[in-house]
Amino acid sequence: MRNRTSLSSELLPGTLEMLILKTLTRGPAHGYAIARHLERVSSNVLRVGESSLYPALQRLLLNDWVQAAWGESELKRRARIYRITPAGRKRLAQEAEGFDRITGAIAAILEAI
Amino acid sequence: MRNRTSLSSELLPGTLEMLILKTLTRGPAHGYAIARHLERVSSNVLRVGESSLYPALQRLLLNDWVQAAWGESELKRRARIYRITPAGRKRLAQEAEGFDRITGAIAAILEAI
DNA sequence: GTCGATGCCTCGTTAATCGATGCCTCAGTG
DNA sequence: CACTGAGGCATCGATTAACGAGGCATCGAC
Repeated sequence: MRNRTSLSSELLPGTLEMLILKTLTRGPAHGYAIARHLERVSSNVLRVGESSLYPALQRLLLNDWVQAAWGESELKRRARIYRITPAGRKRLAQEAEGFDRITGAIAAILEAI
Repeated sequence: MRNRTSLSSELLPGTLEMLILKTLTRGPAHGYAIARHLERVSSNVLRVGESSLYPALQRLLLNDWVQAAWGESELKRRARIYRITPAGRKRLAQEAEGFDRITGAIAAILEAI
């Protein structure tokens, strides 16, 4: 039998991290840019506040799913540049699979007539 | 502009309530049956523990999205039968729409190449 | 008689989000 | 010059749902 998944311990707590990791597969970026990118590509459906973003980045750092280095932004400002690690890519794949599985199950229930 | 939605304040906190409401559109049911139904129709992908279920049902009661009455289960056991209210149906529609919108946005980001 | 299923519920912990706040720099504007 | 808004970083505290672990009762089967 597949893993049973408690509703939220998998659905939300990790969604933001997953989106950050996905963004970083496009190349290194700093926090502010990650947040604005996610908002832009979602047509402003998603909101990514700094108080959610930076704690999430720190969790990613702790797990070695991203690495950080101080550098400069496109506008020559001081910025912390994040880069996804190979472990981060594995994690992203796992989370994306889990997300699809759970939201698929929920969507199927919602669409049932 | 559409409502901007913070990632999790909408995605998870309410998902279980939404699934309960959806289950009750099939007809009145008691808590234990709701939980088992959700697990069964999701092929055990979802897990619905009692310690998540009953608090969720109480929140639904407080908002008058469901009504409850003591009765009997199919096995003639004492059981609390829940019934969805018109307000509950409205709420379900709203939550389902929000769920689709957010998961759609996330899925689009994940599928981007 | 004991075990598993059916049924209800609560307590305490955990963990992520999020609003508010703070600090710094720079460009533009009045 | 002073001010404001955008670009950048970060933390603190409150909130809030979920969840594991319990507790209690009945019933049928072994």
